[in-house]
Amino acid sequence: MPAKNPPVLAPLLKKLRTWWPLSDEDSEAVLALPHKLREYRPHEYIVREGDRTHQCCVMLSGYSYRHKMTGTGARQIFSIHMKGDAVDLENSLLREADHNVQTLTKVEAAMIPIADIEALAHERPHVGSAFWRATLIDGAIYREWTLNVGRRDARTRMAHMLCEFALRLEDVGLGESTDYELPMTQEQLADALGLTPVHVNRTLRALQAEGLIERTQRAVKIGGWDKLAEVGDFDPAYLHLKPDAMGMRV
Amino acid sequence: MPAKNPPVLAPLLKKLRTWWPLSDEDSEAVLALPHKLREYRPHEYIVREGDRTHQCCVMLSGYSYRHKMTGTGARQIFSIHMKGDAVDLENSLLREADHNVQTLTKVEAAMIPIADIEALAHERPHVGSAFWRATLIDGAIYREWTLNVGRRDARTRMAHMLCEFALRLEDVGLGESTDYELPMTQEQLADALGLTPVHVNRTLRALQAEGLIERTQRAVKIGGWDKLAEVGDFDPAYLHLKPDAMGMRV
DNA sequence: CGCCGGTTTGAGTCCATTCAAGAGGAGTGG
DNA sequence: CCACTCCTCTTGAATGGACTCAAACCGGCG
Repeated sequence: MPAKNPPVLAPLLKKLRTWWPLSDEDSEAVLALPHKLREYRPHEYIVREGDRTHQCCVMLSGYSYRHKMTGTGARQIFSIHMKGDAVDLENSLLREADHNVQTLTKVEAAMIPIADIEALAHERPHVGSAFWRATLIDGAIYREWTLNVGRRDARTRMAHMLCEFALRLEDVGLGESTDYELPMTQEQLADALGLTPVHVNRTLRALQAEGLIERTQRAVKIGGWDKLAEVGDFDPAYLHLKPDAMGMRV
Repeated sequence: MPAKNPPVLAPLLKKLRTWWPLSDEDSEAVLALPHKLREYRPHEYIVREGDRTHQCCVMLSGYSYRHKMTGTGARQIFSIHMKGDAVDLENSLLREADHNVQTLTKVEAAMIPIADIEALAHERPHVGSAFWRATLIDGAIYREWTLNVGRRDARTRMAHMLCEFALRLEDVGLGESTDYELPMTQEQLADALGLTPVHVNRTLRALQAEGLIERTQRAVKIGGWDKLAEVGDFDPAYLHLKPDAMGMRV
C-alpha cells in the first residue's frame, strides 16, 4: 500500500531536516517511503521487550513512551515520544528489542518496513546521515535523563522534565512552551523521574504552591518560565533544537 | 599523515563489523581512514562541554569516561569507554558538545577528521550503517544505565555495573570476565552510580564480605558470576554483543 | 448510585547522605 | 631514609529526603 497522500510522512521529514539539509529529491524520497497507516489505542504496546520487529513506527499524532522493568518489577521510563518520532528504529535495527514502547494516548502512526528505510539510507547517503543524527540526539536526551535521575533532587528533577517537555512540544508545534497538554498520570511521572507516585504528588503540589506551575487535569501551565528553568537547572543545549528555535528561549 | 601501519584502526573495524558485515573493500576503506596518533595523560579532557570538535577520537588503549555536571556541581558519569570506541562522534556530529569526555588512564588514540568519516559513510553505505548501529548500541547502554540509577538499590546497582564491565572488557579482549582491571576510584564509581563515595565504599565492602567480589587496588575479581549477575539483576541482552559471545555466558 | 482509577494527605520508617575523623599508600623533597 | 603531603579508602554517628503503609477523597462512567 504505497503512499498516496503526499504529506503523511511530513512530520518525519521535518525532524530529519532539522539537522541535515536534504535536497528536494531526497525529501521526496523520504515522503515516498512505503507505509501503512495504523492506529493504536491508549496503553497499547507498540514494541515489547524481546520482539523482533521489521517495521518502524513513525508517530503522526498522540504520545508514547519508552520503558523497561527491573527483575523486581520496578519500571523506568526513558523518554516520551510525539509527532514525527520514529519510535522503534533502535529495536528493529538491532537483533531484538531490549525495551518496551507503549502508547500514552490514542496514537496514529505510519508503519514503514525497516528494509525500505535501510535501502533508502544506502541509496541516498544524506538521508542516512539525517537518520544517524536523529539517533545521536536521542542519545543526548537519554544522557540528560540519566543526569536528572542520578544527580538532582525531586524538585529539580520535576522542574527539569517539565521544561524539556515544554520545548519539545513547542518545537513540533504542539502547544505553547508555557502551556501544554501532558497526558501522564502521576504514577507515570514517577516512573520517568525515578520516584514514587506519592512523592511526585507532593513535589508537584509544592511547585504549584510556589506558583511555578499550574496543573489542571492532564495539562501543565508554566507560571514564569525563567524561574522554572532556574529551579530545574535547565539548559536546553542537549536537545539540539534548531538554531532559530533556540534563539526564542533562554 | 595518512595511515601506513595497517592494523592501527583494527579495533574500530572490529567493533563496526560486530553488527554489520563489511566487505573486504569496505573494511580496507575503514582501515585506510586518515588519522593521527595522539596520546592523552590520565585525567585529561578529550572533549569538553561546549567544544566544537572536528575530529573523532578512536581509542586504541586505556580507559575514558563520559560525564556531565549539574548546576550545583554534582557529576554523573554516563559510560566508560575502551579500546575500539569512537568517543566523540556524538559531539562532533552535532552542533557542539553537550557533555565531557575525560581519560581515566593514559590513553592512546587515533584522531580521524570527522569529514572523512562522513565522506566514507556516504561513499560506502554499509560503513554508514555500521556506524549508525554502533550509535544505537550506545543508546541501549545509556538506557540501561538510567534504569540502573533510577530503579535499583545501591547493592544491585553496583553488582549490575560490575557485570557490564566484565562482559564488555572480555568482548574487546581485555581480561577475563571474572577478573579484570578497573581503574576507577570509589568517587568515580559513585558518580557513575548516582551514589556518594561513602556509600559506594560500604556497598563494595558488603559485596566483598559476601564473597561475591574481591577488589584489590584497581582490579576486580568476581567470585561466582552467576550469583553476582543474579544480585545485579543483570541480563546482557542490552549490550547487543555478538551472538557467539552471548552464548558463552548466562 | 456505586465502582474504580487516580489523587491527596498523614505518620512512621529506612536507605542513603552528611559530617567528621582516622588510616593507608604513593610520591616528593630535604 | 625519613618527614611531609596529598589522595583515596575506611569507619562511626547523626540526619534527612524519599519511601512505605494506609486511609480518605475525587471525578468519570457504567
